[in-house]
Amino acid sequence: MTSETPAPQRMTRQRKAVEEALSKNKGFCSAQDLHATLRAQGNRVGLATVYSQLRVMVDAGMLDVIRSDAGEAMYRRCGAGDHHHHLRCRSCGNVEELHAPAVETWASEVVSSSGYRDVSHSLEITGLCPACASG
Amino acid sequence: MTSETPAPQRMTRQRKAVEEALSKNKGFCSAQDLHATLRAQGNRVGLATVYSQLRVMVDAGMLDVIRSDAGEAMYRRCGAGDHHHHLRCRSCGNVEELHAPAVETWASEVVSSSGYRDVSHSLEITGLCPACASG
DNA sequence: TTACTTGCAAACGGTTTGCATCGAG
DNA sequence: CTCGATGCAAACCGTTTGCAAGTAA
Repeated sequence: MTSETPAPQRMTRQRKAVEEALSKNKGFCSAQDLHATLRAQGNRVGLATVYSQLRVMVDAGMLDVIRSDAGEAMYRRCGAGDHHHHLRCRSCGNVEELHAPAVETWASEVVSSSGYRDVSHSLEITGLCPACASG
Repeated sequence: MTSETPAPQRMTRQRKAVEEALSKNKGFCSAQDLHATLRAQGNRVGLATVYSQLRVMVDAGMLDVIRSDAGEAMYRRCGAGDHHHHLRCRSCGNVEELHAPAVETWASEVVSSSGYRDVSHSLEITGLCPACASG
């Protein structure tokens, strides 16, 4: 049932290019940005391929994904599969990672007492960062 | 330049309908959901009008907005008195309300130590309810 | 009456998909 | 050779916009 088939993932030129571009970029970038960057570097890669690879990498837990206010998905190379949340400034868009053991604990308690299974949660925190709040 | 013209905002039937629908719904709902709800209630309102009103209300600070994983904008009446979260079955759509004092406490601690201000958070938990999980 | 609001439909922009071709294993 | 990967273009879907008709003030 829960086939652990980790997906073959052939190492193509394009796949490597996407991984490298993400490794070099510390922040979040959109699929379109990534595509433009690769093209600018002379790497001939299709947009659909970029999306495809991003999906694979997200499924594999290699990437963090957030949504920009404009509705674009923003990707960033993620430190292992450690689950965390984000504190985002609604003014400047700056994102900080948060670790929330209390939340995780609470969530799993709720889940077990409710009888729900295969549960996932998402916690979004937005506010004004110190810089924007004082401005 | 920074004209503070707060926009006249005529009180039309449609505007009132949107406000009321949002007031009755404690959680987040998408523009499309809102539109469908209004239509179902017999309220003849255009989708573009719903979007228009939502934008006005967001600009006025009356609404909280977050992006769902699917990329849809989700709106919620801001400063909702009874803040709570939802546990939703991704199969049958059943929703249970959750109260999370631990989460609220944790969130406010994080917020105060981070220096962020005017912070709001949303926690969504999804899974399979007992009925759907056993089915 | 004035000019803001409505609402249809078409335009938009990000993302996904269909399918013929390419190429890693 | 085989079957997954690629990539163009078209389909999708949520959202925005153009503009003529409606209506609050």
